[in-house]
Amino acid sequence: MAKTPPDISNEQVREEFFELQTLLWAANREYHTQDSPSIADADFDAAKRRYLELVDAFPEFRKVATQLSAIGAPVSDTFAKVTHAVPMLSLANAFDDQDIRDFDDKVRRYLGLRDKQVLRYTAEPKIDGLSLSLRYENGILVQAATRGDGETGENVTANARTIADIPYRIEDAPTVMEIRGEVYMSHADFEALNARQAEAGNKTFANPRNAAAGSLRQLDAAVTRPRPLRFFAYAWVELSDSLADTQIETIERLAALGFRTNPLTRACDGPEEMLAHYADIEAQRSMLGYDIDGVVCKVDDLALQRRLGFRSTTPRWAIAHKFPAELAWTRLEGIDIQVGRTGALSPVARLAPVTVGGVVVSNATLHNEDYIAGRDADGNPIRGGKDIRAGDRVQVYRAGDVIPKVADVDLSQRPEDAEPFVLPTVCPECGSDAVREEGDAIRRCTGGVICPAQAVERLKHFVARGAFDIDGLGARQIEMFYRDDALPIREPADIFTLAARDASSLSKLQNRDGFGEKSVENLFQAIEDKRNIPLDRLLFALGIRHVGEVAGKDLARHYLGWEPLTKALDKARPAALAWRMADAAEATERDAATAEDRRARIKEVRDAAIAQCDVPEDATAAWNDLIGMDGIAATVGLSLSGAMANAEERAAIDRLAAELAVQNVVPRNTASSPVAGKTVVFTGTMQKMTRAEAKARAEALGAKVSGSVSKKTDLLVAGPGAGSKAKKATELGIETIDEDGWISLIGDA
DNA sequence: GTGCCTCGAGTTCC
DNA sequence: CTCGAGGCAC
Repeated sequence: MAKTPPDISNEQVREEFFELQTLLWAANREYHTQDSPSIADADFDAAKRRYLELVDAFPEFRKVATQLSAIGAPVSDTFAKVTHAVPMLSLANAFDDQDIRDFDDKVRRYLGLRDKQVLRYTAEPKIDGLSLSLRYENGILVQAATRGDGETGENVTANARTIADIPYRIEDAPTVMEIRGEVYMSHADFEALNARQAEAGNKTFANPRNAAAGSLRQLDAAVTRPRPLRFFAYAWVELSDSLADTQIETIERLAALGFRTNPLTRACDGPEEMLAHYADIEAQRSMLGYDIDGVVCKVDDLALQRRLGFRSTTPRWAIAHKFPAELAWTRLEGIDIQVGRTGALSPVARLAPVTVGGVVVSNATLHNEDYIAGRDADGNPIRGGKDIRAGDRVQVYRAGDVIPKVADVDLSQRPEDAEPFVLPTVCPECGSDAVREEGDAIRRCTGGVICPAQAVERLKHFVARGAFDIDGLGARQIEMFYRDDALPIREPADIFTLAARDASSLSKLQNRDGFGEKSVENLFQAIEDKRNIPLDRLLFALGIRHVGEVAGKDLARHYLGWEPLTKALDKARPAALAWRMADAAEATERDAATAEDRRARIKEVRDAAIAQCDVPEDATAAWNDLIGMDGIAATVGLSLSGAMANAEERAAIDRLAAELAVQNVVPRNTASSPVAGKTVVFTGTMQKMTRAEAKARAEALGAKVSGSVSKKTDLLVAGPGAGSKAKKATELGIETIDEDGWISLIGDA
């Protein structure tokens, strides 16, 4: 504490620090890539000790130093989690030329470009490998992470250091930067590796992609070292200084920094040039020597990319133009029924195993009964109107190279005794009625809480990634615990009482199949770690219909805590009930009313039904607050309210909540943003940016964007042509500004 | 009323 | 990844 503040500007100390760092990293690299390190262990330890001393004395160095802890660390039994500085998202897909033209249209519309302006894109082969994010600090590779779920990946730094195409040190790089690219294996290397594997009696890999994935995800980097992995860099994430202004310039700079980049990357003006380059790449596909599964098209200008931003799972500025899927014929041996967490009955095709696109497929989704019948929801024929029957010869493909689907049926080979498929009208798991609502494509089990299949699926959802994501408690363990009579998990709360019950149970978890002392300890710890849970994750985990990841986040941001949320929903309950009754009343009226007066009649009936319910004013206010949220309307509101009002469901939720410490939402960057926490409404025409863009910018700055003006509105941004909203805002005395006012308000924040 | 745009919920294989 | 459908803009 009484230490003299160190003089950070002391050049000698800086120099020594970075010298030591370089030395240590070099030694570490040798440790991972060569059999005989050039530096003695004792010297390494001394250098490391001195380095840590400096870090201790100079907090400035701490950020860089955190990365060093892994040096010389023993092989661990699991990869560490890494949170990406910028999420690694997947791409939207295009399957034909029109999709590419539509992509161009949407991009230009979002940017508000005029018809005649041609936008520049880049097009490059989409390598069929694994994406990897490389972090460099002061020109040194300090971290390599897999994509994972896009937000968090696995730390595979030691393995990445063994890949020859990945420079470990680069000159003239920005202070901090992340490089993204694809790890893959060439055809020739793949064949040779498999030959070696077979010779050594090891298992061979199904395809180069799996071989690359299997090689990179080795806990012992010594196993990865001899594997012939390669790397193409294709993107850069700005964390300190700028590297380039366009995508094509980025590629050039990456190449200059010492990365391998794909030689087939081209700048293309407009969609037709992208399509031409796609055809060009497709023609060369078989001669490339490595697998590609399409062409990635990106908006070239990085500033425009930033303006376009992201949807929930994909960037708006890029699309993957996929090659046509590989097809294969096989026999459909039968059709099984699965029951999902919402009770949906889903038919699944059991197939005679067949290789499609390098993978053996034995199941395929059949979606729903209309799909099997060969008609879509409107009764229009699909697959030429052919139905699918057990015993048929069917053609399968992997949609988007992932999900197996049935493309066609060979009627000439249909067995004479093949019967048309009929989806059961009772749940195969619990025997309850399975009902298909009008206008719905899916038949659902009505068993609710009594259906074991639904209960298990809900639990699986609860522990899934994006929800509670409990390590060591996956789908298989859930199945096991659900059936366990000594230590059952039948509802989410049971997960959090498991350790206590185990302590008092005669039949201990430990010593059972697959459970040793360590794994039990790890499981209990993983569960404890998740008692503290962000509100949005809890909401998503509950598995309430229509409340997914995004609605969970929106609700969390709106109500800020579990208690305010439940209180608001309880308060709104009478209004929700009234709404539901009004829906019912409306439905009976719909047939009776004639076309002309239907609208008026419906409103009349609704109002009457609501009036009859005698809803307290604060209930109406709470309900309107809920369904007035952006992205949440009556359907979601009723589903939420229904779950909280249902006695059994609510009791289970309360039991769960009692076990948890729910993290309240901390409103973000209130200080730095002029509109944080404010509710903004846009109306009229925007000139300088489109409304979608304005909304995205406002939300990024922490504002809530609403569609309608109310007492809660803080600010109205009115462009030319603003009508009733502007009038209402004036009446309510809400601050109103024009587009220029808006732009100067948010400035360059 | 209609047509986008997203989200939610379903699915497979490693 | 795909499909259906909810939400919202036009």
